[in-house]
Parts: sequence; C-alpha cells; structure tokens
Amino acid sequence: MDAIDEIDLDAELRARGYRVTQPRRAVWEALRTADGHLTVEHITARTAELGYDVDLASVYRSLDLLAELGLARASRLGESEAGRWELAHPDEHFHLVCAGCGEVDHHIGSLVAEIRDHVDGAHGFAVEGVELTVTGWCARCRRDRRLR
Amino acid sequence: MDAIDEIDLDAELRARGYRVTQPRRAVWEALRTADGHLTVEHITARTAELGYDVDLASVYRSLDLLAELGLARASRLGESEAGRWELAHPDEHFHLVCAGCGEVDHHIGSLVAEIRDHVDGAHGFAVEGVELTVTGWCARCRRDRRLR
DNA sequence: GTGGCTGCAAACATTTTGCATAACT
DNA sequence: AGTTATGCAAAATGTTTGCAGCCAC
Repeated sequence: MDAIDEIDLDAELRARGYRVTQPRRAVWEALRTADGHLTVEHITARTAELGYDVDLASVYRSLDLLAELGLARASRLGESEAGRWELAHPDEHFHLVCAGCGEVDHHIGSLVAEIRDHVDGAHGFAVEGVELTVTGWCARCRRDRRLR
Repeated sequence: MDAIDEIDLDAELRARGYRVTQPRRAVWEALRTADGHLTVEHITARTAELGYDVDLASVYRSLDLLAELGLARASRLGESEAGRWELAHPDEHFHLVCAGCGEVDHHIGSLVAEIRDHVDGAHGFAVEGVELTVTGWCARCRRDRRLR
C-alpha cells in the first residue's frame, strides 16, 4: 500500500460521505508536508503559509475528523501540556524526548510491535494502540549539563 | 528501602529546606491513600474528605513540589485532556487504558525495564523515564461491543 | 521577626460549542 | 435546493500567576 502521506484525502472523505472542504485539505496538507508532531497552533500557522485561511475551530474539527478516518492521531508528549498531532503512520514508532533541549525524536523499529505482541491478549485485553515515550538526555545536552 | 507510600513527607521536606504545611500534607495523604492516578480535581476532593481545606492553586503547587522531590509524577493517559497524578512508585509500570469504559489498569512487570535497557545508550541517549500507555479494549467492553 | 507559603481572584492557554452564513454535492 | 461545514464569538476547561496576609521556622 502507498505511504500514508500520499493518500488521496478527497477520495477518502467522499468514500465516507464527508464533504471535501478547504479546511480539511489545508490541515491535511499541513500535516502531510511537515514531519513530526505539530501543535494545533503550529498547524494553523502552516495552513496560512500554504495559502489557506482557516479558523482555529475548524482546524480542531478537521483534526478530529482526520483522526476518525485513521489518517492522523493525537500524541501527548512528556510534560508538554499542548496537544500535538501527527500523521497516523502505519509503522509504529515511539518518541524520545530530551529533557534538556525539548527535542523530540521519532524512532521506528520493532520495539513497539514487540510490546504490542507482548501485551495483546493478556488478561483479555485487545490492544489497539501503543504509545511509548522515553524521556532522558540527548548526547549534546548530556555534555552541556556536565559542563555547567 | 521502605515503600514509597510510607515515606515521611515532613522529613523529606525539611531535608530540602521546604516548610511543612497543611496543603502539602493534604495532597500527600490524598495521593498516598488512593492508588491509581487522580485528576487534580479528584485530589482536591480527597483532601476535603480527609478534613483539609485546600485551595486548588495550592494543590497544583504542592503537586509540582512533590514531583520535584521525586515523590509524585504526572502522567498523561490516552486521549484524556486532564492531567493525572500518581505516586512515583519506583517499580516501573505501564498503563492499560480501555477505550470503552475508560478504566485504567496499572501493570507491573519486566517490560518497562526491558524497554529502558533496549533504548538506553543508543544514539548517546541517556534514558531517564519510560512512559508506556497501551490503549485497547478490555474483556468486558469487547463483549459489550460485540453485542451492540 | 521574617521570608516562604497560602488563599483568593484574575489572567492565561487550550479546546469546545452555538448559531447564522457560506459552500459542497 | 438541501444540508453539511465553516467562521466568528463566546463559553468551558484546566492551569498559572500576582499579591496581600498568614504561618512555619
């Protein structure tokens, strides 16, 4: 199957009986063309850069819809209070958050799948999603920290 | 060492030069005597039940302080927007969140330690904390869902 | 006594909602 | 044309902050 960022949103929307509108396209473009997780405010700014004029409320509504379509997902990282969003990549990944610089790294690998397999079925629990966030210090911040 | 819920908060505070106050004791009691993760609002309600009269702002401030002392930690679960808090149990555990009933299960086991070992040191990243949340459907909700 | 802490209220930040209008099909 | 979705503004939620007075030390 194609990569998720090449999905035809218009078709996806129509297939489910939703209308194709500017805000929905705008939010999808914003997510699709920027990798990593964006705050809602950041997404709104990006839609503006892309030439759309979208209200904040519509960004929220579009994000919820994209989530329902399985195209996007919310992720809450570390202590950050702001909700962040990213494409719902089918390859499961986890996040490394540096306590020093706040940098967030995506890591892809078998780890998340292993966790899923490990937990799925145990105690009758059917796993749907695995959210793994590892906090710590990246190489650079460790060095800077030592120097202080 | 003693279990975390038997720690003498007064001593802990004094050792770090903080004052021993009612709100701090109240929040500590609330966390200590209720297992699982509580919303801030829930914690405030519990302090009231315990006979304290604590302002919301003070609950927030006390929680931040407990976190700094390493006695409590914030955990953001699944889609829930509200911040939740729990004792900083030294044994690492992860959360199972049911998408149906919202029930949250704590699971203790070697899994989190394995993840830590797996990630620690890779790419020069020094792991400090591992936050793992698995969402899915518990046995009961799976059944109810099928029936609908 | 004095400086840290609290309570209160107001400010903030984020997300949700009601409703008249615009726009997709 | 008929609705669904949008924009706007207001409300709801959750959390933080400024400040005068109180209380632990």
